[in-house]
Amino acid sequence: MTDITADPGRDRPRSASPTLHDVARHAGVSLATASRVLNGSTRKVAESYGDRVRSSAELLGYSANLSAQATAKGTSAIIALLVADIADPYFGLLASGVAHGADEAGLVVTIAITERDAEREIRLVRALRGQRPRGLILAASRRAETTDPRLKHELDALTAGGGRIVTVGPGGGDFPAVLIDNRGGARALGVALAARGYRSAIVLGALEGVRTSDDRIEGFSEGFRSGGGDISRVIRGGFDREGGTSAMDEALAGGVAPGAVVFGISDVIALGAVSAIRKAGREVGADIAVAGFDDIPTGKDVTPALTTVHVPLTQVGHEALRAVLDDSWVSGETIILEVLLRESTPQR
Amino acid sequence: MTDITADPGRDRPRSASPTLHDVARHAGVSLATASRVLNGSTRKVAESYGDRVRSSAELLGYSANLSAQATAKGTSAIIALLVADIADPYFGLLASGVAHGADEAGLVVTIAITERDAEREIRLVRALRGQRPRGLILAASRRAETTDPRLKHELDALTAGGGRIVTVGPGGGDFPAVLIDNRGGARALGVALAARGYRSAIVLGALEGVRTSDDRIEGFSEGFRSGGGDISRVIRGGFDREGGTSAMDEALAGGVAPGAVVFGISDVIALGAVSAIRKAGREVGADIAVAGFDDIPTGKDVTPALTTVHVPLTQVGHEALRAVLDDSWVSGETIILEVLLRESTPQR
DNA sequence: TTGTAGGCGTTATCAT
DNA sequence: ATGATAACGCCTACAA
Repeated sequence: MTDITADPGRDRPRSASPTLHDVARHAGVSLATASRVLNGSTRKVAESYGDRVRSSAELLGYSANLSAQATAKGTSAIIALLVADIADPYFGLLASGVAHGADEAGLVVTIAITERDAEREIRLVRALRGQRPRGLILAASRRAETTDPRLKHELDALTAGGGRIVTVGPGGGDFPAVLIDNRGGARALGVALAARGYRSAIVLGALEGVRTSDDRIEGFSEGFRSGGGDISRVIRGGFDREGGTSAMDEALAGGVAPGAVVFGISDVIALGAVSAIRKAGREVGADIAVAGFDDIPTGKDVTPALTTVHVPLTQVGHEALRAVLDDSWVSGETIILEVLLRESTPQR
Repeated sequence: MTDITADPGRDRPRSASPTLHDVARHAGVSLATASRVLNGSTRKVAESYGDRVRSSAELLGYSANLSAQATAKGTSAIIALLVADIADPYFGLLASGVAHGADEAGLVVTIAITERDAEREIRLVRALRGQRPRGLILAASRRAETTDPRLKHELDALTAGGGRIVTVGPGGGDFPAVLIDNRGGARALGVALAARGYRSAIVLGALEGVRTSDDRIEGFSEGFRSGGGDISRVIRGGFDREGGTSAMDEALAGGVAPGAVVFGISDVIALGAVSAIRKAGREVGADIAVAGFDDIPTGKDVTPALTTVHVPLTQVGHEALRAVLDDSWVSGETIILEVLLRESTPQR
């Protein structure tokens, strides 16, 4: 008969990660002391002990168990990020800014993708909530104030649990927001295009109710009209490239006069439109001008280069992170956008 | 004097999230029972109790505390993803696949960005390790077998802690990998370009030692030479757009004969090259042909459309996720790539 | 300054 | 099938 107590192994099952306990024992100090030097902060501990503990930790390859820390402290070092589609450059750039900021702050970011599906979004927030994140950055294109009560419920639960929520984009919701001046930027674009001599425009937008889209459409219309232009059509579709091509197909089917300008409310949509225009045998630029919004890198690579409105996405992400960490943060400066006139909208 | 025990509030500090305890009490069952119906699985519990518990949970807005679950179970529901740069479409697409798969599996994805900085990478793995993730997907461009021992140490610690590691890309490391046939794809591209009549090529790659880059360079060289072509120069630089432009500038300074083809080992690099070529007043296509690798969406939008090798990144990400979850997974089918000949490399 | 001990929200073992 | 109860790894009054 083997001695059941002796059999399983040495002291500890040396397969799992070393615990704080292991480190303390190895350093010959108490758990509390080890905790203080390794994780806790303000407390003071003698130099000699500190060094002992640190080297033991190093030697053992100790890494604090964040989950345990979180359950003990009641709060985690996690920032949750909710985006519509991480493969979309808009969100990629944004996520990049968030991730950088998080890294600087010693936080970890958890990411989830809504695919612009409301049900999915609710499910995801619920799941994210399980992490008791320190904060949640909501960057998925919000649909107006029509916020689903169930989503609202999950969101409230998250804040009730001590997490801060920050939205990025249009703002106007129930949470602090990093404001992007979509309306102003679009207005400036409208004015600039009118000044370039355009008089007729077709707008390609997302579904009605998507704030970002609505704001850009309205702003553009104001600006373009104030410059003497006329919006001949507003076609709504998906927020992706495919949405742009089909909307443009529809526009072309209805007839597009030479010299008109097409405003896609995002560069991705505009690029889809460019593709549709080409496929229809028309020329982008002098024949049918195209402008977008966001200033994703691709816009500079296409020919003719895409006129757009620059949105400092990485910076926005970074600011969103700071905002979510700062309890006193309510609203920063609205992010001002800059019009970038390029060859896709030549002077007429 | 206020009664200190009565003062702070009702039963519980009704500000934090309701706990399993709250739910159990509300439903009038034991903690264990509540746990079984809500989270645990196999165990059976009477229908009546089950319903009671579920509705209590619903009513209270209960959401399992993942951290607590993790400390109790010793394993988390987290998948960590390490990429070089989330704003790069390559990684964006990959992350998208991972995120989708994770969602299906009820897992949460934590993301970190190395920026191709070795020090940073070590730090990040250490941080990620704190989460005791169920798995880690390593997609940051690995630098050959020159793996830093400290990184190796962190990685080993992570597996020792029960996490599985899967790399995506070249493979050949110490961990299971989702293999991408960079070499074969590049070889096929070389052959195809030679068949299109090209005889002289300039290769724009990343720094020596970056496996993905090296494999693509070697594969391309083999293929192109086998078709009768000649590699006139190999210029190495950064893995981003800027790396492509400066490498191309260098190539142009040395002189590039009309009819040559430039192979950028990634689309992003190739796009940078295109930009440099244009700026130098040369024409892309008939004059200087350009080919890339990856097949990022932008490649279809530029003019002339970019010849490239399609890498099913989203699928790769999805497979990486499955691989990291499946302990018995060692290596799947190598991902086969497909050459996409477009207008940037016209027939000569 | 250091250690002791109780608690964080869950899970899982073991009786019942 | 259900319910106490001891972990899980860590933090933090409180005591020494």
